Amino acid sequence: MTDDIPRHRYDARLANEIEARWQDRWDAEHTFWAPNPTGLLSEGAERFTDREPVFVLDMFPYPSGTGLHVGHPLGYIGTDVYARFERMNGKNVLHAMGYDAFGLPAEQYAVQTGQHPRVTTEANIANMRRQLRALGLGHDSRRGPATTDPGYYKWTQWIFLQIYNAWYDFDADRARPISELITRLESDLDVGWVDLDDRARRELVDSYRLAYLTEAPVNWCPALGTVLANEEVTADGRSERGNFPVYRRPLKQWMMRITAYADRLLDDLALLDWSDSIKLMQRNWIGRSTGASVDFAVEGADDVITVFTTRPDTLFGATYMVLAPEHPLVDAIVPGEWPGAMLGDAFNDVPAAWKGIFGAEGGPAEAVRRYREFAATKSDLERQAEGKDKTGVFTGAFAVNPVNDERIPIFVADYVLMGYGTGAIMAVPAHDERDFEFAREFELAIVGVIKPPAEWLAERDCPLAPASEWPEAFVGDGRAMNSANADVSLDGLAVRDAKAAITAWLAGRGAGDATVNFKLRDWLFSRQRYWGEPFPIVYDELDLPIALPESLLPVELPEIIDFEPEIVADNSASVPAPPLSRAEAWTTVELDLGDGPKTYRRELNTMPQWAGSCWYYLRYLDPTNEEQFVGPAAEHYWMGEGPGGVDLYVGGVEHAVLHLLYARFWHKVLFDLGHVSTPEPFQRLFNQGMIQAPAYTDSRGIYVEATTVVERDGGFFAGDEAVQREFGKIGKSLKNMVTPDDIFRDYGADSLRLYEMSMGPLDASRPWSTRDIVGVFRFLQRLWRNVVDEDTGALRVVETPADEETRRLLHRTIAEVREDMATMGFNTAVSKLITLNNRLTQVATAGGAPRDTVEPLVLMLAPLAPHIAEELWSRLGHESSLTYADFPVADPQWLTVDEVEYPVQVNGKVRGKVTVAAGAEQPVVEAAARLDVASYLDGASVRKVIFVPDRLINFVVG
RNA sequence: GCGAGCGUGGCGGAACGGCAUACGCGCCGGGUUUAGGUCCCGGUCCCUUCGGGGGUGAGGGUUCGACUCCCUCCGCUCGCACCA
Repeated sequence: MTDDIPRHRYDARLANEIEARWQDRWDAEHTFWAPNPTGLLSEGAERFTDREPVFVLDMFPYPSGTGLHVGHPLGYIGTDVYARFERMNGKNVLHAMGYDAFGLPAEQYAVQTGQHPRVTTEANIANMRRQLRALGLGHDSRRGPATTDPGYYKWTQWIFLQIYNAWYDFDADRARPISELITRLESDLDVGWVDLDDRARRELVDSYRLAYLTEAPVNWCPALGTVLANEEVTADGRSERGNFPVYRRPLKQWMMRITAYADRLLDDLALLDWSDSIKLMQRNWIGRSTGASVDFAVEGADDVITVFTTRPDTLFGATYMVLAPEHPLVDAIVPGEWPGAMLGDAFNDVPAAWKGIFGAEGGPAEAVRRYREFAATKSDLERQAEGKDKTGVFTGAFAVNPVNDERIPIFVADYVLMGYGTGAIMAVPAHDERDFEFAREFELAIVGVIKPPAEWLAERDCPLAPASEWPEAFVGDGRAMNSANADVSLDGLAVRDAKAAITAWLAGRGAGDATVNFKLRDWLFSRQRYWGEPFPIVYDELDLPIALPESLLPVELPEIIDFEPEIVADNSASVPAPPLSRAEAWTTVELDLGDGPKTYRRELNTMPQWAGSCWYYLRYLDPTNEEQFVGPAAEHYWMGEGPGGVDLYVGGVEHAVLHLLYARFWHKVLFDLGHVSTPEPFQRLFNQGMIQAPAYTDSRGIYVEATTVVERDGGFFAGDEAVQREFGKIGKSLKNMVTPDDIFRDYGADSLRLYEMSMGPLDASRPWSTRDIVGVFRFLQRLWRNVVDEDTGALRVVETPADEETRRLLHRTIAEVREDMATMGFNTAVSKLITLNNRLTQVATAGGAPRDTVEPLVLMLAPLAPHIAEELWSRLGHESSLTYADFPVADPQWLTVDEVEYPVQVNGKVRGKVTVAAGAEQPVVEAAARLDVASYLDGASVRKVIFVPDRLINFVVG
């Protein structure tokens, strides 16, 4: 039966043969090697001197054991099409692919199988390289490092040391080498450097570093013997794997001082060609808000509680204060007993509800202790699940409101977070929803200090009511009221002016100041894992960190046999034992760091997976450099003068915040220290959509293998059973895996590429439909048939020029496809190429299609479907690859038309059409148009004629 | 709750404020073929008295003219979430 199929038809078999042949040839000819101007990777640079460098980058993949599914390569194909297009525009294009290969899945797989993660990781990388190569992606194969290569992570460690050996000079607003700080401290008399001992000096310097050690709360799961990421903790505060309890507990951790860069990370977004939504997500994450800090004295104590508020104008309405449960001052201010009758005022009798939800009778210390314990066991998710049910406990202490000297009770409540602001608030229940709810719960005073508009009160049916009778807090703008003391009055001022007035007053009294606060926290940088970069840090007998010299890099991961985290006692007092502690010969090291041989203890934590992905794009530029993380010539050539270096960065929106923020931060540190030439790493960011595939569930809600489901009678069935369809992430868990290998087998790589590019705009998520691939497959078949005789394999082209209409279509197509390629509108580019090919099918004679149309069509197709394009180009008589052939340029002469068909509208509705010479003047067009729609104009007066040259004419009749 | 984005045929999707549904899938009809498949040609938003009328989530507005701009609402998706 297959005898019927012509021998030279473009089918999957022929596609696969062509694709394998061209992939081999590209490899052999180093087609995608992009030369550096100098150095080891400069082969062929002399031919590229006139070519402008373009750096196209994908977010590099994690080499997973299951390999690629058809959703993965969407962005990779998009960048490849763009990169190939730019090569055909005469650019020197750097496009490469590395692997983000450290990380938890490899380690967990190692635990299960007993194989070393390096072994499985390398096997996974080999498989993914095979799949990516089979897609025809034009990567420079010399430039694909894995973050796990010691030759790579040597420089990750080196960058860590750069950050460690730097401090942030807020006056100069940039990072500087730590040596400059030491010079400054030595001469700073206030510091008293000469009187400090070695430990004090080092601790002082360490407190300025951009990488520093501190006690930070982490998700500690003793039963699993490891710290978990927030994503690995379930809503009820247990581990996702195993369902064991997870405790928040402070551990000594490495931190990165990203907060020093908060303003620059925010402001420099303006320099970047990124989508507004991603910029907004970064802005929200950084969370800059302006306001004031206000100091409240604690009654009968020396302590001062500083709060941050964005509404200092409401200070006269502050009727109580709240500290976060973890606030360090809590213990200091709690009195021995509940305030008693000797106070002789409204707080004579502390209400029972204030003493805590556990009915504590042991005095305030006990009530607070119990409440803090209760709060500590709640996960963040639990806290938010409980929503607006406010809980808290009175500390027994009072503060003094600096504007009116009123004593206000201090509470501890978990609706105030230690991680934001100062971990303490002044509560203004009249003008803050949360404070309002808490005040209602605990029957605290509610004093209005901003006058709501009359409508606001009327809508709530409480005209002229005092704030204590409002049904909710008034958070809008209004004039200040009830806000005056002997010294200052805000009454009648608008919010803005009131803020300025009270802030100035506070500053004058030394009780506060204008402040900017950020949501952004410093970056927790250590992990209790095996499969990550070791820190280039040791500890001496003072237990203080010491950076290893560059000559000792890389600090290689020691080999261990057992990766299983140590299971320790399941209680909150247990301490994690990092897997590296098991490499006993490695945990200590004898070194001579300049003061004779000594034994040092190694840092046993490893870096997070983000570390390797923070700078991989820089290593692509100079991957074989053993002297530097990147040579300045290569760096400057590819990254240019800025503001951002990478010309196009494509990846998923899931990295909108963390990766893109961390990488920007590292880049800025490197910029400040003079190691890179642009202030930003990624000039243009493009987020590709996600491909979703149909998944099917049976009546029990269990997923059934998607390949077994058939559609019939308007429903979906697995065997006889009806199943429900939904669309979701492709993968094993939804049993809807579709791999590139499946598609290669049935259609070839070019059809897969073309299909993924044609299914919709690159930035939109879209459903996968294997059935639809046949559309682009048929297009390639028709193109092939237009050029190659299916029976004999002979070339079928005629040298006579195409007819005028075809030629006009060709040049219009060239102009539009060029535009589409530049803006990554690949879906419409494909449709236009199909249209042109359909025209070619019509005009082809027995001898074939005209060469003057076929050749530009093949060239335009080349970025999208490079294998078939190369093959046709070769059969058309060209010896070299079309990789650097010029992308066609439209001839303006053929973009003009002789005649234009005008739609003729009457009152905006199309009533007729007239064809007139292009560029005709209005009177000519109007005369023809009037005749055409005469029946509509009869008896009506034309009030106005809208004439858009060469587009349309519209009669407005009345 | 706050913020952002998106709603167009049976499906994926086109459309500088100017002829809505390009291109593809599917479907219908025809041709080639012993037949099926492949391939080729034609058709395919709805209503219609065949003149035309209606139509881009719903309603309103701006405009000679609105899928496109503005307002209200509905629905879906994403991000953040007690952020003081």
